[in-house]
Amino acid sequence: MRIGELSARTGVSRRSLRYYEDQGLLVSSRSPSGQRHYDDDHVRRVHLIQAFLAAGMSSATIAEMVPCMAEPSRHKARHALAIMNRERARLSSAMDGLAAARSALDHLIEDNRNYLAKPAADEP
Amino acid sequence: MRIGELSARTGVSRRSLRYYEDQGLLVSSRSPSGQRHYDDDHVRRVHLIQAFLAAGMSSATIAEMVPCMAEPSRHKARHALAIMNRERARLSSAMDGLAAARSALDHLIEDNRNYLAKPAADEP
DNA sequence: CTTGCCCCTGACATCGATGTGAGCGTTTAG
DNA sequence: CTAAACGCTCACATCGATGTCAGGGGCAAG
Repeated sequence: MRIGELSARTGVSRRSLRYYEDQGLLVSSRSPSGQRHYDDDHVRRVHLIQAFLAAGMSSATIAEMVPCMAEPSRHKARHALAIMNRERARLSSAMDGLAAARSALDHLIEDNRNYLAKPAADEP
Repeated sequence: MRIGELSARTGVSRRSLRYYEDQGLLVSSRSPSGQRHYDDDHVRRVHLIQAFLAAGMSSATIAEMVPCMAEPSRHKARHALAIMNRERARLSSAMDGLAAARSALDHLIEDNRNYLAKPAADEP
């Protein structure tokens, strides 16, 4: 498939798909005229990239983790593993942060409900 | 306390504290010469703002939720409640996203471990 | 009074993913 | 063959929270 179809199938703009390739996150085979061609594996890869980007990872970080480009080596694998563990910790603490924010929000919601439940007293 | 101490106590830069005030998230009393003065309540408020910002809310959204400025009214309270519920849903789905990303990451980590556990076979 | 440290405002810079548009080639349906 | 729809590259714009710098006051201790 060409870039338009990959875009439609993943919900990611063509612009972003080209950007991912630019950052080394996605490899495409090119037709003789230079057009990008993809297969189903790329769909999954794009979804993975999306999940990581949405989780707040930078494209550079993803590029370090997912060795999509060159052939793997033990040295790079160890490096990737280090990054992955660091990111995993980051994700966990981000989840804690979200949970804390949500709980604070729940308190605010409760306060607000109580305020609205009271009969109107001092309205301007 | 003045802005420097609030900054030290919360770990938030002076610049950001002034920005919060600019966006209507924080109110300060001013000394006759124009310097901002705060008390312990502001420390808690700043922590709340930090939690919400870290959770990906925009300062405009926070400003709509936390009526720190004018006196409350039932109308504004209903509006705030609507925003809060929307944001709560956003937080929940962000948490789901993080969990999904972390689980995908766990798969990658596992794959990587397996690769490293295998005896070296085809190293360049 | 002066020195040192804090504060004020205002303006410009940064980063990263994405949008947008121009100018130009390619593929495909009629 | 032609026109529509798609693709390519390059370049500039955007947004939001924050950093940083400049120029000018404020306040306490010597």
